[in-house]
Amino acid sequence: MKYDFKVCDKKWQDRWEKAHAFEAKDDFSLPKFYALIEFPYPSGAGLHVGHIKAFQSLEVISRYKRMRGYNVLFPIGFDAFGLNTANYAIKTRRHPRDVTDENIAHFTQQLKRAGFSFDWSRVIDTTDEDYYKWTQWIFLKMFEHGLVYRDKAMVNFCPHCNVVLSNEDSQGGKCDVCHSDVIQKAKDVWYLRITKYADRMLEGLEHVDYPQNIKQQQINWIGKSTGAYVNFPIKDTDDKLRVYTTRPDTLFGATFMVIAPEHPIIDKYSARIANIEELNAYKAECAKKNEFERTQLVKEKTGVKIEGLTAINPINGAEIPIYIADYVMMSYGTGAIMAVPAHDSRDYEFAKKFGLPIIEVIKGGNIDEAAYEGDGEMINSGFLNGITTKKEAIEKAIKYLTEHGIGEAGVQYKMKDWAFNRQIYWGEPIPIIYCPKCGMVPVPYEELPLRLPDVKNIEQGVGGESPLAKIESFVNCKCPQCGGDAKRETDTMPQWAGSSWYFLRYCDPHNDKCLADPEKLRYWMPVDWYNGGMEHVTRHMIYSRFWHMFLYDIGVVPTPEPYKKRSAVGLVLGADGEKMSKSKGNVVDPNDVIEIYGADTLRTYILFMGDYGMAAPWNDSGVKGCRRFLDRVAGLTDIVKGHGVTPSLERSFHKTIKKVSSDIEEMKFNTAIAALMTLINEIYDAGTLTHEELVTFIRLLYPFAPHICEEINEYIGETKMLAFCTWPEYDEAKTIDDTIEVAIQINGKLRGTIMLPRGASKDDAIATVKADGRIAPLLEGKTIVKEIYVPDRIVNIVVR
RNA sequence: GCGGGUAUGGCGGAAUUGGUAGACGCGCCGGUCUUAGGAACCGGUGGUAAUCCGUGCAGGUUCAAAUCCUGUUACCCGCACCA
Repeated sequence: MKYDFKVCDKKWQDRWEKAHAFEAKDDFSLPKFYALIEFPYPSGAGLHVGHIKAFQSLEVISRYKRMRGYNVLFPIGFDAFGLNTANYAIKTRRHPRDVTDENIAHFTQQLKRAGFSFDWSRVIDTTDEDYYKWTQWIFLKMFEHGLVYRDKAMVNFCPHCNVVLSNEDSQGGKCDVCHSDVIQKAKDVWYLRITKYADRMLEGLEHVDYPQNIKQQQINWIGKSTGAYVNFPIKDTDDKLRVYTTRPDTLFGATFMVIAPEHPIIDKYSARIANIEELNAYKAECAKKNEFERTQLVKEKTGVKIEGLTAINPINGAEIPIYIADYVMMSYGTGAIMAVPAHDSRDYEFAKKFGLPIIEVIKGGNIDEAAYEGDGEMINSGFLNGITTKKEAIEKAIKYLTEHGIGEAGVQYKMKDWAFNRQIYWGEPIPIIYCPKCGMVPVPYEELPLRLPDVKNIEQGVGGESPLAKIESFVNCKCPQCGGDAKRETDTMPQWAGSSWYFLRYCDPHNDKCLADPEKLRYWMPVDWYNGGMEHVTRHMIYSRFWHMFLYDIGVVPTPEPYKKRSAVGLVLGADGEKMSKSKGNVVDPNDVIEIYGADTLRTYILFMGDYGMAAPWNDSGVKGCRRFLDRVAGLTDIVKGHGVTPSLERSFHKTIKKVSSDIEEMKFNTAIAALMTLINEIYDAGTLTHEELVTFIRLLYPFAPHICEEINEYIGETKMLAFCTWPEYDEAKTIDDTIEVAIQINGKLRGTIMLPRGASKDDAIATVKADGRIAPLLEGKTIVKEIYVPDRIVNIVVR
């Protein structure tokens, strides 16, 4: 058979669609499998080969699971709100709706062309008002349950995009969208109380099947630490300086305190601080730097002593000085620390520079040279003296603090509450109304969706004002409670909102009564297998787990965790081994590959490149190799003859079915394809195969290269589409050979191989080896010290 | 600095989890067919003339190590003055 992909690809894509081959059935009696890929952001650049790789894993598994009798939900959608589209729309003077529709159409065309078996009847678009109605609904539910609050805060602000960013969106001090430097700005911020769920998110990790490195990243991101809060009285005032420390056991070694430059205590006591001007100058200097610069730059410690305020170490009454320094952040802990220079390297560095006393309280290091952060016997520490373990010392110290009202045990998280508002047009409007009489009033549920006003001009406001603020017809409204004049919130939700629950909507995408029917959620949830990129492990995954836990708490979803299993895709690098990027000119467009080689070649190659979870560089010759393989598959139709079993191939077929099945389930696609290549080489060596064997072969290859397999299936006279066929079975007994090649070693060095019957006894095996013409001479005149026999593997004779 | 990962032919990568290193593919070499081939097909291909040497490097455990242990180097990813 000649393989003409140009005809074949389209033909089968149309037939599958006509037959509704990949639509998930809401038949709750069937075993279900919910395969989820991260829905793409429909950018103007179109799909790239990295997307294909990310989707292709569960694509293969979905096709495989369907053949194994599962009711598979493998949906697709578009995460379309966001700054990128908004900025592009502003630049091109178009409406983001039009831009989005156009991009989605382009993505859809590309995805269909690659032959993905998505359930297209369930497509969702986060910018669709029937979808974001429910995003707003969830927000209001959170508001109702006290998980939403508003606060003035210093926020990460991108002066280029004119928008507030979350910590997650401004990593490394750069705007996630335009990569400009992020600055700090005081603003009203809507927060989601994600920290309330920190412990449960940590605990939940114990019950899900994520790779260890993903769990670790989430654990680090949440960043839970345990320790104590300690209150240090400020001399001659009623005030106390509250600190957080993980090492309350070292309290006797605290010789000074450091507070963040923004700490409110400075303004409060400015009148009695002698060097207030110097302090203000230092503060101003710090304010110029963003948090990134303050934390990133490797530099000497700086700081200024506060003249006029003295703290008292509550454990021993010692008077100690207070400094301001930028190595203490207002955003972590209490914005103040007790400095124990003997046992903390940062405090040590600071103490050395400012000539402050260093008191050793744990034996084991040399405090003349460096801070000692290890374990050891407590000294110079009153009631703690003599204790040798950190654990015991900390427990005793906390007990003392609590009993004497000096402090108490406490925990801290690196994770912050989620700054949830943005000042862009292209996002879900936050459904809150400000009434001069009633205060903040939620938009009534029955008025959802709160639609984006349809306007021509969506230019960003200046200084961080939302574009919606200029639209009076939107802003001005009536208070739902008192009916008086009121104004709407004009900020919108961040990009991550819509993706925090989209997997729920797939279960019931057209429901207009609730976000999804509870019975359908009970059947489909949780997601059985979620695949995506490492870059979403700490943002999207944390956010969506948080929302899902909340929805579980209010009885909307049936399980606390949304994803049962998670896997990660490795990057597709450019041919030069570098990350693909427009500027490097090493980007591969899937359409170009499909144009030349067809969808099946692209699909097969992208999984054959290497270990699925690892980055691998693109190689055009490698693509050709896969095309060659598919041509050889098509060629099988020319040598197919008769029915039944070809004796010389029988075992190879059973072995290959076993190998391909297990490899697919373990995402070892490269070796699954290699096994099929090995089998086809054997078939061509045999020169023939039967009709049934060819059917088996194309069913095994079908999940990877479905178009050509369907075509062959039809060509050889089969009437049922492979999409509806079952997966081949194998006979375990026939995956094992009767005679096995066993290695012969003398003193651990390979000296030959020998064919032995499977499971041969040790005596037989050794005897056969000793009688072997190549081995016997090597044993001549030697003393045999030891004979090792691993059945079906190896014979090793140790001689002297 | 902390956490995670990786290192195997000219290249991408295999290796039943301690048991014949280099499966499969690319590339390369040789051949067949061809006016021609950067097409297709067939054969070969870790190094070395060879006893031998070979999985980043140096040790160790073992009859046996890519795989386990100790130390070390390089690169990649994430977090980062987190108190």
